[in-house]
Amino acid sequence: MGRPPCCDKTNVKRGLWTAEEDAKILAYVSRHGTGNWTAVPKKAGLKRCGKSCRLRWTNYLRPDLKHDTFTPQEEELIIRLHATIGSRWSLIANQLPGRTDNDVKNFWNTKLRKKLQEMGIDPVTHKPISQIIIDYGNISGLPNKTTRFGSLNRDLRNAFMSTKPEPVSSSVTQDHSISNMTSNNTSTGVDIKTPKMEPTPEMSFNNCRSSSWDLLAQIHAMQLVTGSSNNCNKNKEIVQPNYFHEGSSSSSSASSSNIINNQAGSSSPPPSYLLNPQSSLVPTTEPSSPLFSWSEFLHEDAFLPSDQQQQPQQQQQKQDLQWMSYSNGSSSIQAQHEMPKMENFKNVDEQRTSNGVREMGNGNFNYMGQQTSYHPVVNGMAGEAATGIGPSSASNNSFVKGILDQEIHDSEMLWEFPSLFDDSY
DNA sequence: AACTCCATCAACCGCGTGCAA
DNA sequence: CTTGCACGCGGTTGATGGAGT
Repeated sequence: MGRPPCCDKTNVKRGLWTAEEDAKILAYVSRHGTGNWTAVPKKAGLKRCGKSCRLRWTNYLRPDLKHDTFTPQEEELIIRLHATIGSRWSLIANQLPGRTDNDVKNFWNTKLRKKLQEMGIDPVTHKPISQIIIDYGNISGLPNKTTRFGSLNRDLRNAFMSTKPEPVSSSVTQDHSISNMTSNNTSTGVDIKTPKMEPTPEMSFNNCRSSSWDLLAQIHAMQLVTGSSNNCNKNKEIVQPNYFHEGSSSSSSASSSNIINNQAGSSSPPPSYLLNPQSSLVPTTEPSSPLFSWSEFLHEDAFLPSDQQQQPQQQQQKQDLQWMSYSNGSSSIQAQHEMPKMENFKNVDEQRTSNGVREMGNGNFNYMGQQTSYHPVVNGMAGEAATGIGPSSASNNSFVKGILDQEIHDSEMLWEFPSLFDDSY
């Protein structure tokens, strides 16, 4: 017995959204806000499934979304996070302001996965394919001493993360539990069931009282990846992670597992930071080279000579520098919240597309009580001519974003990481 | 110019979870 | 405690456009 359909499939429109439909959604949201999506189609005058409306808003129309290509920094972060928590796209997307889970997922599937494969790295385990082959050959043998958390495959990680640990009193203990448990599982070759980890609302980063161990484990893992920890409602500063850039003395080159070691042994107080969905990943200080060492994603390359492996002291130095470099992100927040300038919009009733001429933005918008017909001017050119063509074009969308930025920018939320170091946890 | 192949990404689908009744 | 609804998630599909032949 299957689940009943969420709406009457015969009477709903499917497929790509038109500008007119987008306008209706935007007009509705600007008036009523989000929520109760099942009622949106009727109230907004759309012949769409409510679910489809929500998706359109979430993945495309939301004003805080970025529609440009992924930066090398974002690319790095996605890879790191994927190596740590697997395909938890929404969690990964939460670390990438302006990106949706769909964006990240598509980017991974179309670009990053292939890129890793071409470099001989298994995109699931993030290990060298050559090593995986050897591991299969030694499946009944003793564990490789270098096998640690970052090198484990996703199933083992999932198995670990789904296992509620004994209460621990400190992050250090947790770190050890991570390393030990995962190593043991690997070494014994136990066939572990891997229950799917489903995120819950509790797992949202702005919930500081999450009781989900899955979330704790994953956030912890993500902290290790991003190289920081954080406290709730304490410092309102952004400490963006520094990324491992080749040849940069002020950047962190540690792999996930190396970071585990660093944190366990570090006496520095964990920095607090907030992650603002509108903030960019651009460091607040002089940016380091965007160069990205793929080889560093071979978390523990058993084939690397020991003198080429990261030394603990080097790692600690880099991490200290990293924290200094990203101590203040307040100016970044303000920049992101800059109000759109309405003079950048002008009336355009028609928009040329690759398929000819179609109407866009022709007065369907209700902005501040007025029917409006604006279209963005981008780089001195109107609409799609400057931004691309077709339904994924930023043209109509940027208009809408302009409107909505003004509507809701004051109520933008700051997202916070729950603290893993908070005693009251 | 016509056709095929392929990459991209928006949209869809089914399922899990939380919550209120 | 059960049920139904709403929402969010991750996997998958399919429309589209560009590149190649």
